[in-house]
Order: sequence, then C-alpha cells, then structure tokens
Amino acid sequence: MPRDGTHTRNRILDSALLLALEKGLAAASLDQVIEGAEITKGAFFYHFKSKDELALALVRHVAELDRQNHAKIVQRVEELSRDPLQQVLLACSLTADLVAPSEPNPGCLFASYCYQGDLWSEAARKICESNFHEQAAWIEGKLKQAAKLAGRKGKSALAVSPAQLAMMFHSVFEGAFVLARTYNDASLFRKQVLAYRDMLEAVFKP
Amino acid sequence: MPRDGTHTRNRILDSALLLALEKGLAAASLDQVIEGAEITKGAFFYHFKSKDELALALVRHVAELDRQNHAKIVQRVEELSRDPLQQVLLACSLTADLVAPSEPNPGCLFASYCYQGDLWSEAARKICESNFHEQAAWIEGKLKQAAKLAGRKGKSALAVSPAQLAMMFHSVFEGAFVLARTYNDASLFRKQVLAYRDMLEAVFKP
DNA sequence: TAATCTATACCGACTAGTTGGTACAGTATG
DNA sequence: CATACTGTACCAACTAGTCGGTATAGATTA
Repeated sequence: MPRDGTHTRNRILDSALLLALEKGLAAASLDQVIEGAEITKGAFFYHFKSKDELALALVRHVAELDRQNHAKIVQRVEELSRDPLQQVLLACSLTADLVAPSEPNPGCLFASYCYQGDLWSEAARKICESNFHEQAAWIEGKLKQAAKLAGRKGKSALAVSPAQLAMMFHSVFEGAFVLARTYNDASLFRKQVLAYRDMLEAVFKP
Repeated sequence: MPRDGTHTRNRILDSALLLALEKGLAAASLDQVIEGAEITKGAFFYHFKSKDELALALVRHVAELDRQNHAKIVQRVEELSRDPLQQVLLACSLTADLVAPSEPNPGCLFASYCYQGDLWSEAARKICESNFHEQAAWIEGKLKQAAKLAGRKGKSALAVSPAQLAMMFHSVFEGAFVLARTYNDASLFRKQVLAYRDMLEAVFKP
C-alpha cells in the first residue's frame, strides 16, 4: 500500500509517544523513534521536517485524543445522572479507570513536555492550557450548579471555590502520575483520583 | 581559596539545578553546566566522574534541602499549635509560601527526573520516595490523631482515609507545579496548595 | 494498450556539528 | 608536597538533518 502515508505517520507518532513517556522526547533520539516505528530516516523526514515539528504534532495528536476522551466521559455522565455534582463525581470515577494498573509508564505527555524546556514552546503550552481549561471549565460549571442547588436547601458557602476545586482536578491528575512513578506503583493514580472524588463529595455533602 | 573544594562543588550543583528546572538535566549539556558554574571542564571532572554521578549527587543534594525544610516547618508548626489538624493546616500554609510567585521556573527536581527515564535510576527513585514517604507519614500521623480527637467529640468516619489524604499533599504539590507551568502563572502553585488545605479542613470540620 | 509522465511514499548512505568523557601539563595555595 | 584547580587539546560515539535515488500507483497521451 504505497499510496497511503497516514499509516506510517501514525506509526511514527505512536513510537514517539511511547518513548516520550518512557524517557522524555528530548532524551529520545530520532534514530530511536525511527527504530520503534520500524521505518527509515527517509520516511521520517518525508512526514516531518524536524524533530520540533514532530514534537508539536505529537502534542496536537495527544490533545485531540484527550479532547475526544473528555467528550465521551461528559456524554456518558450526562446519561447516567441529572445531578451536576453526581456527574462530576462519576466523571472522576471514569477518569480513575483511564490508566490500567499494569501500565509500564503511566504518565501525561503534557507534564513530560513542561519539564523539558526545549519542547515547551509557547505553541505546545497553549495546546495543553486549552485542553486543561476546557475540562476545568466543565467541572467548574457543574460545581457552580451544584452549589446553587445546595444553597436552595439552606447550605452555607463552600470551603473552597468551584474554580479552585476544578483546577485541583488537574493538580491531582498530574500529581498522581508523579506519585505513581515515585512510589513505583501505578495503582496510586487510581487511588488518588478517587480520593479527590471523595474529598469533593465531602466538601459538598455536609 | 584553593584548599576548599566545596565552594566549586556547590557552584556546579547550583548551575545544574537551575538548568534542570529550566530544561531538564538530560537536555542540558555538561558544557552548559560548566559555563553556568563558571568553571572549566577539568574542574567538573575533578569533582564528578560522570554526568550520571552529578545527576545522583543533585537529587541527594535537593533531597537533603527538602528534608531540612520539612524539619523546619514541622518545628515551627509544633510551636504554633498543639492541635494536630491545625498543625497540618499550618504546614500547608507555610508550604504554599515556599514558591515565590515571581520565580521563573517553579518546579520540582523529582518530577523533572521522573519524566526523564535516563536520570530516573532506581537509586534516584528511592531517594525521592524516601522524602515523599517521610513527609506523608508525618501528615498521616497528625491526621490520625485529629480523627481520633474528632471521634471523641462524636464524629462519624472520615470521607477519605488519612493515608490517601496525606499522599494527596504530594499529588497537589507536584500537580500544582505542572499547572503553574501550563497556565504560565506561578501564583497557581500557592492557590492550589491553599485550596488543598481548605479542603482538608472541610473534610474534618463538619 | 503500450509508453510516458507525475506525484507520493520511502530508502539509506552521508555530513557537519555536538556530546560526554579523557589526558595531561601547568599553577596557585596552604 | 598534596590539594584544588585552570587550560587546552583531543576522541569516539552520537546527533539532527540532507540528499540522490527508487518503487509504485494512477493519469495522460500516442
């Protein structure tokens, strides 16, 4: 099938993502990316004109997958419940299941990039920020609705603002990966995301 | 002052730390470390026999600073309050002040290492794990005391276990750095750590 | 329908520069 | 005289990136 290059392109992206999560894309040489994709140097430079371009294409690729995943979770959660707080709690549970405990290098490409100055271009940063913001805005909106509902039932102000709670989702999400790697225990990711969910519930429930 | 080599050694460590937080130590060349330390190649290899050895010495160095800092916070906090929950909350506040909002590259060396496979040796991992564990164990102990105290006053079980709450400190701590870098806003670190504190309080208070 | 042309997809040898690391002769200090 | 360097020259291995060439599929032409 010499006509369709998307197959090769995707192989390159897959290989690069694997290496990026294992050792960081900056530390991975093009030769390693090429070897992983089982192609040749010529093929690589046919699809990407530089390593920087690959790096940017990779964040774009991952950001798109992340966006789709979030959309799927939102859709699923809207089907499962009408209560905004329950929707957020369910979304946390679904996110916790995202990472299989057997995964060898659980991690987030965004975090990997942001600790590697060379790849952390303004363009890459904006892509990550945009993804974070979109998801945080969804959570924040739901939590504001939940706060309003709780208010009608005669509740006092929240201990933490919906905006900070929403952002904390990503703090815990990203931090949980660091924890999992540091303690060498992939199951910690799941546990921490679920702990965040329980904490969220506690802030609203009482 | 040719008798004391610790000065030069510290200059190398400082230069390496700066570069590690800016672009990752793997991406930083020895020539850059040497230039930053304002020494020569000869001097570098007099003190460290390889880049790997520098990397390990650097985690050790940072881990020691971190340990000292934690000890200082614990001491300060024990002076300020006798209540275990208040002690933890105060410790969070002091930690939030750790990072100046003007800092150019706020971040954690441990997180930087753990996303750069080459540096993430088992030795380095254990050093990070040990630091994390020591601090989490302190928080967990305090929270268990706090839970017991609250129990005497007729409280029900906690929404989240002290162990998970204690680990979440590092999740939020590490995640907050990623957030600060992604949103390009160093003040987010402080806000997230304080939000964690408020959430902790909410879990215990009601 | 065979010959020619064109674009896409890919190969792999090659190069110029950088990397971590070595070697070693010299110097200043306590 | 040992310690703590400076300075420079050097090396093999690796790096990103280049370049001329090839194979194939499909459209155009004779």
